Amino acid sequence: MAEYSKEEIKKIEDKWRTEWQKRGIYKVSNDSPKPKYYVLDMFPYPSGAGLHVGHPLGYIASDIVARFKRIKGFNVLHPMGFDAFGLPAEQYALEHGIHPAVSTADNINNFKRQLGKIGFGYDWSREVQTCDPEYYKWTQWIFLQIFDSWFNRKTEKAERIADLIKIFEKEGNASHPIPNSKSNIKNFAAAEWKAFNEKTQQEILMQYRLAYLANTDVNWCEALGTVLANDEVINGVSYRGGFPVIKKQMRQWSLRITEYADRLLSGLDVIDFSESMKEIQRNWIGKSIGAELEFRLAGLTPSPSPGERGTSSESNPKGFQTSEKKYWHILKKFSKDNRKNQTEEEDILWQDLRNNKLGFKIRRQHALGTFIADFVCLDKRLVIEVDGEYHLNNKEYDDARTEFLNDEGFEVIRFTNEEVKSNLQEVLNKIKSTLEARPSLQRPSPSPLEGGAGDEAIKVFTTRPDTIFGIDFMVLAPEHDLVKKITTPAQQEDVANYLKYVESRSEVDRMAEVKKITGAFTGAYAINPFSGRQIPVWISEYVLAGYGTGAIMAVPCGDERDHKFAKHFNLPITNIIGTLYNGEEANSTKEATLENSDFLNGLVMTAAMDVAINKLEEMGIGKKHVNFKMRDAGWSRQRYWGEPFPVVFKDDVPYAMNESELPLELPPSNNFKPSGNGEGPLANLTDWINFTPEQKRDSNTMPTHAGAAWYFLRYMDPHNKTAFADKKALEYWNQVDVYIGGSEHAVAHLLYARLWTKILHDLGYINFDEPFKKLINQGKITGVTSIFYTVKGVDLIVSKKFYDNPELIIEECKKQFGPEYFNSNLKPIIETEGIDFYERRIDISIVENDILKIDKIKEKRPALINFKFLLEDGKYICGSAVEKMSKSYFNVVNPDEIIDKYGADTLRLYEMFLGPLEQSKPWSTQGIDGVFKFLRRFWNLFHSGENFRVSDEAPTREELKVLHKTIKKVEQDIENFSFNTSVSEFMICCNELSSLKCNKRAILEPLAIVLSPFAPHIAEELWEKLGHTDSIFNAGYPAFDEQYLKENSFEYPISINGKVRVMMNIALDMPKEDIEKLVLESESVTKWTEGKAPKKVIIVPGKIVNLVM
RNA sequence: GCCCGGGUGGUGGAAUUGGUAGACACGCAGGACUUAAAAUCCUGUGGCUAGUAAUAGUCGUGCGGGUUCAAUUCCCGCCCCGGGUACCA
Repeated sequence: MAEYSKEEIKKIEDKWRTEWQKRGIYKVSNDSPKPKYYVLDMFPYPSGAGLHVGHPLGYIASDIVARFKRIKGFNVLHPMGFDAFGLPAEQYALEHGIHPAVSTADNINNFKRQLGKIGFGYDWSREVQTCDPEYYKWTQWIFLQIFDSWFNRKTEKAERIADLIKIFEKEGNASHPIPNSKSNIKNFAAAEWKAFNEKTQQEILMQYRLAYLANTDVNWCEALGTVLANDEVINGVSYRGGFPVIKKQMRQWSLRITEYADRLLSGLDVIDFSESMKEIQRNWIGKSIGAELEFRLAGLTPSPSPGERGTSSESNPKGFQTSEKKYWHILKKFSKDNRKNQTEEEDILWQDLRNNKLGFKIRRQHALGTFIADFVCLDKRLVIEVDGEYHLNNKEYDDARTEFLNDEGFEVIRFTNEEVKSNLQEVLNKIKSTLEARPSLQRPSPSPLEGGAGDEAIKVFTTRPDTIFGIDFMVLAPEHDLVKKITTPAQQEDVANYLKYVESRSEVDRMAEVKKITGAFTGAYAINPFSGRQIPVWISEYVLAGYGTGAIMAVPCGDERDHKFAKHFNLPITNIIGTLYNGEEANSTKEATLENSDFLNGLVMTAAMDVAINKLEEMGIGKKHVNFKMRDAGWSRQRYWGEPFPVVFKDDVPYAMNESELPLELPPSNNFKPSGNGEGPLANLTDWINFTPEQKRDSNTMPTHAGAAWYFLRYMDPHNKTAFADKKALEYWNQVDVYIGGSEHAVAHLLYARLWTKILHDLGYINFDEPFKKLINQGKITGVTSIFYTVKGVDLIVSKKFYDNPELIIEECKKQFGPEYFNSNLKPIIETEGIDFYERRIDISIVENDILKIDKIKEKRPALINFKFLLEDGKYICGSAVEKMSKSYFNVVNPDEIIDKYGADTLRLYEMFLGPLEQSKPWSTQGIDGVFKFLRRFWNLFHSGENFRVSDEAPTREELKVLHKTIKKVEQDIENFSFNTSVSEFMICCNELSSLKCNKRAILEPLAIVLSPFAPHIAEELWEKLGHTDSIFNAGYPAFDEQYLKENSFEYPISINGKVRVMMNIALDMPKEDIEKLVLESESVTKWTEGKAPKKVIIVPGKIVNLVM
């Protein structure tokens, strides 16, 4: 009855699972005098496939840590929940018509059932599900906090938008310029800010918000009808499904994670993640330090001539039919003259426009292109014309000018002389309101409007300012703004053709031919600011628009790509590193001494960098610059099954919903098809989207990362109705002490969780700014696929040996099936085609230790019923391959099967025994018997035959030594996450106690406690049998006592010339001199030394003695 | 290509402030028990050479060098495997 048999195990494990639940022993209190410990698993996405044996690996480890810490006296938080929003459930709904809410709930139940059987000690009362409105209410709430924040670069932290508004009102944005350098909005003064209308103010604030809406290049996946995050795109195709992905501009929510790049990077230094994990994050953030500098363009670079834009006439006294630079000074003079000859009406108006009287800087008689405007506000791109007689007579000229100005983004408003004279106030009001309604613009390039051509400059980022004298050409990204402007007429065609080619290439093409060298010459030349040398400007795909400034200075002798480009297009190569450049390939060394480099000559590159940067700064054309590879995080998904954005659009401006209106629940729907035009499935619910005539909702939902970015905080106080978690709970539980999960979440999840934590910290909600103190990545468990081999053309299946050695088949076949079979079946094949095989995967459930159960395979695959099996040693041995666990490979092992056969305790121990936790390994049940046998032997220590029998006799010193050695080793191992070695230690201990025939309570009782984190069911059962009524998990960890391990003597290995020859037992407290004497006089040693005196004697107390002869 | 991690018996793996390489387990072989099988228990088990044997010798932690009384561990060069990243200037 009391044997550790299959039936008994099932009884014990079932009993304790229900009992633990009934007693509520896993319930965790937020109010405890004990020190806290927070052990967290990455919560699973509840997929329909259920768990395979790979999933619990990390959960078992965390469960061991949690239980161990508990019996060590900590108040341990060890929760579990589900990352329940996400694409697969939605795809499943599209394919099977089952609502995501339904399939998700089913899958969660199945997961919980499977997890329950393994005996995890989760406090299920703290369970969270990200798709639960009670949960995502707070996801939305945190999103709104992020929306309501900006990153203050002075204090390097997130602050409230209200504070930013206060700053704007006081001093404009001079000390806090727009974070995105590509933004068109210019700096503004306090008065300007106040004068902006609501919409303009909101547009400006949007440029600062940490969660913002903007037109961004997104990865658009047509097949999935959605936008994907960068990390969801692999090699130009979607990570799920492998569909093509293209770049597309869409109005999307993004998180301004780039503002946190530096803190995310430096934070890595204070957290305990594996080196490879940190490295992945560092690469993703991609910080590089260098310089940003400008290259002026040389010579004339025409912009479109107005002659092409409209008609003109010789009789027009104010019109110049060219924009060439040489005419600029004439235009300028002309406008000067005009100013002196203002009409009366213009003068009247000017008195009220000048000196920022309306709150805007207005210029009069200002040259724009080849035209002159009466009044212009350059920041707002507004032209104000007062039409006198002259205009009435020159309509053609005015039309041409208006067209040109509109093309350049100007709005033109006109007043008649009459209006200005009679109704000045109304004119002024109209001017003011028009100005306020227009966004402030930073002119994309100053030249064609103000300075004429020639003022164009190409801004580049480089990490190697020291190589500036080695520049032989410049390269712009094909998408670069300047490309059109600088291309010379002679090169128009080449450039246009190249741009066409670039456009025709899909992401996949590009990925496939990354190193292909292509490009076109623009005809323009830039000037090296140091040498004055003219350098040709090219465009090429290898320069990415999205990184740095989208333009590079090419130094072919030091950069491989530049070098290949130069060779391919036959461009000259300047050598600045002397013999280190061999003319064949670039040398990217930083150690060379510079040559051909003017004032940098003779400097070592690393030192020259600063010298060059200083010079750039001195000349005012460049400065030190830090660049990041990381982009802002796209936060919109065109999906149904996610958190709706808690905002309301009024006049196209998004406003945060009130906290009292949260959660904004996902509206019920059965239409999950994306609308296809970039809107999500929610756009199909027009009543919901346009819920009032003036108010609109967002049709997108948040990515699955949103719910996962903060769930570890919700566990601390999961039922809180008034806050995402109570402040006291957040303070008490604080950081996650140990976080266990897969390394595949290195960039997305972990970065977003770290980001949200930092923002919540900055805003004062939590007092830590890194969520996870320590991260452990459990290795992947791969599947071992079993393979059998069929001989092509015959109904014959051969064992692995014959697949490896086909020459053995003939003889063996004759032996096993007789010559008749051979002659009629195999022989014809051998004679015509020779022996060739099919390799086929076979369900691993009918294979045991590589031996195929032949009767079962015939049941499973009736097609094989007439096949003959050529065996080796009477067995069919399968081949095998290590692959990921997948249903289609027939290699999935479900933990339920293992538990059925051996019990949960064996499964737990075995998964730990498999090897180091962080190492990936193929699943194999070879060896599981050893673990099972250990548990039975452990059980047997407490039993005599079928009866529980434990003696109260006092333990011997030897027995105590075994116990304390185990207590110490297991404790150390758990702290080091080396669970495989603690299982070994248990085995050693059990073996030793078995041979000592020890069944003493004083030894076995503490031992049961030490084992309990690993094998909770058996430990609890034995604990009860020992007479305890309270759970073993409320018992304390046995105290380790050093004295039992103290030895008086040590069995010294005596090595002679490095080889161990003799063992000698010597007292540990013996002085070195005495040891030496003892060893040298020992007969067994003199046998080796032949009586000669050793050259040297090395004695390491407690370790070794080495004699050098 | 670059960055990170790793390479130890037939297998999973153990041992690193440099100090007996191969713990523990699987597998395999032999034995005990049994009518038999399963289960259980005991013994052996890195390779090679010699020996009936006990045993002795010798090689051995991816490869080649080096430092050291002593190297799986430290240093230099190379090979292979796994992961990350990919025209990031």
